[in-house]
Amino acid sequence: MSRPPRTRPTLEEVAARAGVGRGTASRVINGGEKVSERARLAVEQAIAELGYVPNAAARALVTRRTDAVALVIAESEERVFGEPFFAGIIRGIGSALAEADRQLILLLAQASQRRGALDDYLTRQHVDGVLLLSLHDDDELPDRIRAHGVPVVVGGRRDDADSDFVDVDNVQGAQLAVAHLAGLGRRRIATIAGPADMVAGRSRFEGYVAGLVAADLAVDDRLVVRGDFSQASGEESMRALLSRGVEVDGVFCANDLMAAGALRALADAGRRVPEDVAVVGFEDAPIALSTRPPLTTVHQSPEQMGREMVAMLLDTTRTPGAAHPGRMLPTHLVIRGTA
Amino acid sequence: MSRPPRTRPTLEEVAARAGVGRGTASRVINGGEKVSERARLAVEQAIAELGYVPNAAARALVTRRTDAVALVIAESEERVFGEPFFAGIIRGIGSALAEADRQLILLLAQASQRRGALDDYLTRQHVDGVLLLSLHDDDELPDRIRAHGVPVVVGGRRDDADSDFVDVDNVQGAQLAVAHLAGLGRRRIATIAGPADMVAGRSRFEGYVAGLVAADLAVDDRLVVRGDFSQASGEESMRALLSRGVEVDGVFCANDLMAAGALRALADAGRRVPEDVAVVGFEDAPIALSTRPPLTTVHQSPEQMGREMVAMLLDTTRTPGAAHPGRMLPTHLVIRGTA
DNA sequence: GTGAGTTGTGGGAACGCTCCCACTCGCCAC
DNA sequence: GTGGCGAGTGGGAGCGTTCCCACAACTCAC
Repeated sequence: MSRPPRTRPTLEEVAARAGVGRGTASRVINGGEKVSERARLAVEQAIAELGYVPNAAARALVTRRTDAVALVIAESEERVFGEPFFAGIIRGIGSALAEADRQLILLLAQASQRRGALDDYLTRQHVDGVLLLSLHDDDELPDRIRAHGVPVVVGGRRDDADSDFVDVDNVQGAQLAVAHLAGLGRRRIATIAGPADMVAGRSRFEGYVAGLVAADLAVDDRLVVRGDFSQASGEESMRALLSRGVEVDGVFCANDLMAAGALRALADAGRRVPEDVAVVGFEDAPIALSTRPPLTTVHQSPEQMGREMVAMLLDTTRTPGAAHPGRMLPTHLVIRGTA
Repeated sequence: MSRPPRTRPTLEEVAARAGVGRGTASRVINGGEKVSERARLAVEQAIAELGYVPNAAARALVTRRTDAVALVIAESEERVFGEPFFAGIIRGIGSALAEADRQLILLLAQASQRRGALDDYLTRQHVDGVLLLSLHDDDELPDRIRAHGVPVVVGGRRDDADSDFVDVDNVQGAQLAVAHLAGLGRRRIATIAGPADMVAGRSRFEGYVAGLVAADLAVDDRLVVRGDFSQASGEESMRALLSRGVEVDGVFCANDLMAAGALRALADAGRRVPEDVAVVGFEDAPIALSTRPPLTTVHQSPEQMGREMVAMLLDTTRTPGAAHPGRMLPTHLVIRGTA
C-alpha cells in the first residue's frame, strides 16, 4: 500500500533544464505547432539527457483518452491457442491498430479468474474502446461495458445485438457450399453442423437449409448431425451418418477441422472422395491444405474481420452517437480436391 | 484531439449524494478501516445509484501503481499460436496474477508494428512490471525497460543476463535424457539439436554433451545435426543422420516436434523404435502422446514457469533493490514407448 | 469535571500532465 | 508614429483520485 518514491523526471524538470516554460515543453512533445526551433532543440536535448518519458496516467487524466484498445477473448487458453482463426484475427486487429497509433491490449477472459476484475479493468477507462471476441452468445459483458459508456464492437454476431458487430456471412457461405455440391449433381447432401449455442453453428446450418431449398432438395433429418467443431467430433459424426443407411453423396461440414475428421471416417469406410462422397468445409484453415485430397472449402478471412472491427470501433470513438448496422463479410468458395 | 465531455460520475459526486466527505467515500471504496456502518451504506448506495466506477488514471497518478502487469511475447503470431508452450505459460501467469489481484495485459511484440510503440507503452507506467517471453537472445527490450526503472522478469534465460530470469533447466533435462539412453545400453547416441541462437537450443545441446561425458561416451560430430524445432526439420535431420553411414542406436531430440519428425523418418527407413533406435524428446508437449509409439520425453512445466515468473516479479516490485539470482526449474523424464 | 484515549470525519494538498488565456515581441501597413 | 496581427511563450487552472492532518464527538477512567 505504500507509495513508491518518485524517481522519474517530470515535464516541469525537463522545462526547467531547457530553460523554457512547462507549456512550451508540452508543445514540443506533442508535436505542437508554434514552437521556435531554438526552444524545440533545447527541450529535445533536455528530454534525452534526463531520459524523460511522459506519465500516461497524468495525460489520460486530463485528455480522457488512453490511445489503447482492449481485445477481449472469452475462450479458454486451449481454444485461443489452438485455433488459427484467432491468430489471424489478432494479426488483422494488431496491424489496423498500429496504423491508427493505438496500442493493442489483449485480455483473456479466462485468465482473470476473479469475477469482475475484467469488468473493472474495462470500465475504469484504461482503454478507449473494447473489441470482444466471443463465440458463445450467453455473454453479457458487452452490455455491461456499454452501460459505462465504453464503445464495444463484437466479433461474431449475437442474435439480440443488432448493431456494432462484425461477422463473416455464415449463411451466405454455407449456401455457397451447398449450391456447389448441388451443382455437381449431388442429391443427398448431408451436413455435420456446429454447436447450436454458437452463432457460427446456427447460421451455417441455416445456410445449409437455405441452400437445399434453393436447389429444390428436401431437408432430411437423417442427413443432419451435430458436432462440436473438433476433428474427433467430425470423424464420429461422419461415422454416425454412414451408419444410418441413407446413401450420402455430399457433405457440408460447418468447419474444416470436422471436415478433416469426416474425410478420415470416409476413408476408413472405403468411400472414395470426391467420387462417392463430395465434401466441403468452412473456414479455409491451414488444415484444408493438408487433408487428402486437399479440402474444398468456404474461405473466410479472419484478418479482414479484425481490420473491420477496428475500423468500426475507431469510428464509434470519433462519433459517439452513431450506432453501426453491423457488417457481414462475404465469403467465397475455394475449390480443391474434395468437391 | 478534442477532449470528450465528461459524463461519468466522480467520487466527489458520490460523496455529495451520500452526504459524506470525499475522504470517507474514498475509504469505503478502498476497503477502508474506520468508517461507520451508516456512512458505508450511504456511500455504497450512492455508488450503485450513480453507477460510479473509479477513474484508474487519477488513482494511478497519485498511487504510482496500476496493479497491472504486462506479458510481452516477442514472437510472431504464428509461433505464439502454434506452440502449446505459450498457452501453458500464459495459464500459469494468468492464474498467479489473478491470485495477487493483478490484471494481466498481453502484448504481442509483433502486433505493434510501429517501432518504439511498445517501449513507450511499457515505460509510461501503464504497468507495474513486465514479464518478457522471448526465445531469442538478441533482444535489448529488457534493458531498455529496466533503464526506466520498470521491473522486468525474463522467461527463458539470456546469456548475458544473470539475474531476474526463470527458465527450465535445459542442461539438466538433456543430461537426464542422454543418461536414460545410455542406461538402456545405447552407445551411438545422436542428437537433433535446436537453433544455436536460442538458449533452449544451446543449453540442451550442452546437456547432451555433458550426458555423453558422464556416460563415458565420446562426442562424435557425425552424430550431431541442427534443426529449427519444427517437425519438418526433425524429419529431415533424421534422414541426414541415417545417410551418414554411422549406425545410430539412440537419438536425443531437442524438442518433441522434431522427435515426431524423426520418428516418421525412422519408420520410413524401416528402423524399429525403440528396438533399433531409441528416441527421447524434450518438452512433453501434447504431440508426445500421439506419436507411434508414444514419445519418451523430458517433462517441463510451462505453467509452473509462468507462476515462478510472477512470483519473482511481484517480489521485485515489493523490494525494488533485490536482484534475483535467476531460477532454474527442474525437469524429469517421462518414460513412454520410444526409449 | 477533567484529561486521555479512540473512532470517525472533512477537506487541503499533491500527483504530472494538457488546455487555454493573457501576454510580449517583432513586423508591416498606413 | 500608431495600430493591428501573428508567432511564440509562460503559467494558472483543472483533471479525479489518495494521503494525511486536524479536528469533532464520544467513552472511560480517576
